[in-house]
Amino acid sequence: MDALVARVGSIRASKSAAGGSPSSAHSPKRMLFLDLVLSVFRLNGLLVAEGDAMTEDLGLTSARWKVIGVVALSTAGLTVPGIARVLGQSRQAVQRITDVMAQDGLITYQPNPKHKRSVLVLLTDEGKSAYHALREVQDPWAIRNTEDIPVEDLETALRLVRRLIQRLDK
Amino acid sequence: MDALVARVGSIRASKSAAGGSPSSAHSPKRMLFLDLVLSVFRLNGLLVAEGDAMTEDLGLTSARWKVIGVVALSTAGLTVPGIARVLGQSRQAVQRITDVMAQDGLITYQPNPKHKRSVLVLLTDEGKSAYHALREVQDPWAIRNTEDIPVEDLETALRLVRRLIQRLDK
DNA sequence: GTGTAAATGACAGCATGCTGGCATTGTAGC
DNA sequence: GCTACAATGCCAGCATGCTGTCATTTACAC
Repeated sequence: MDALVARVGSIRASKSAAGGSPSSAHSPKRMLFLDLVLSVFRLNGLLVAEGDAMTEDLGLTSARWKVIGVVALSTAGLTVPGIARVLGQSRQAVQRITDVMAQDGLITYQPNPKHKRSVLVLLTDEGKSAYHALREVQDPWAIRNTEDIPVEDLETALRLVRRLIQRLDK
Repeated sequence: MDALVARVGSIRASKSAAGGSPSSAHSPKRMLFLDLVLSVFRLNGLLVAEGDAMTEDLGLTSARWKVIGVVALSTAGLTVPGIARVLGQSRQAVQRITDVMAQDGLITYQPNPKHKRSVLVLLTDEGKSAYHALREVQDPWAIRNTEDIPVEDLETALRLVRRLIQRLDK
């Protein structure tokens, strides 16, 4: 973790630090994991910022980006709590996003044959074209960010992240 | 990404979906990356929740967890903007956390010889014992979550995450 | 059928993090 | 020394996400 602090440049106050803490008995796996945790926090923030920047011309935000992506992939429609379960967020958080997106004409609520109260969320034509426009920005972005990264590394990282998700999500 | 939707269990509405979308011309790396991005969002949320649960008995929160960890590792003290740079957050966000933590007696502001206005953040004795108590919860947690994960996988994932951070943080 | 538990909608309140704006202090070039 | 730019403190407003609560609907065991 000292590495994490030291890695960030231009921190005058920490010049004389970083040498002292006797970090003995630090199992490498433990340190790797804690470093990974902080890095995930960092990456998450950057990805949200990146998503906001990438979608602002489309009338979207990173929150809508997630929702529209999930809805676009479900041909039969999803309920709000269903979207929340996919995204691992509270249904209230998703509900607020979808309400605004419905006002903006990106999605519509349709009767759910399986459930009288819990309506289905579907993309409107405007929502679909927003999703297609999104894809045209998102896909090059994804390709650009992985061009010099081996597939194996991506697979290993994804497997690890999923493993942690599975473990923490119980 | 269909996999992401399908992977989440107990979603009745998506039963009849997930089969249709003709995801041709999807380069595997692109799909892997987008899946990784969504998984990082998911993992981030779980880690924050985990951090909150882990630290609530110590009078901490996940936000304070990050701050106290950074401050504890810098023997010379850090300025608020310095902490923000390490964490990759805005100085305002960190300032609000540190102000409350100072009120709670976990940290103190000390004069900065290098800068008249920008004070240094240091742990109080109470803050140090909170950090030690934190370590006693955090370390077993880290070990528990990595016991069946190869070191090489952790290293690969960390390297990849850092690589993405470096690329997005410019 | 009935009753209980789970799921959902709706509302309120709170925590975290961001941006923008403005005044003040430091830094560096001249 | 002066000036211009950067860094910092402080304030306000906003977006996102969480929990808690309550009423209603749905699902399921009996």
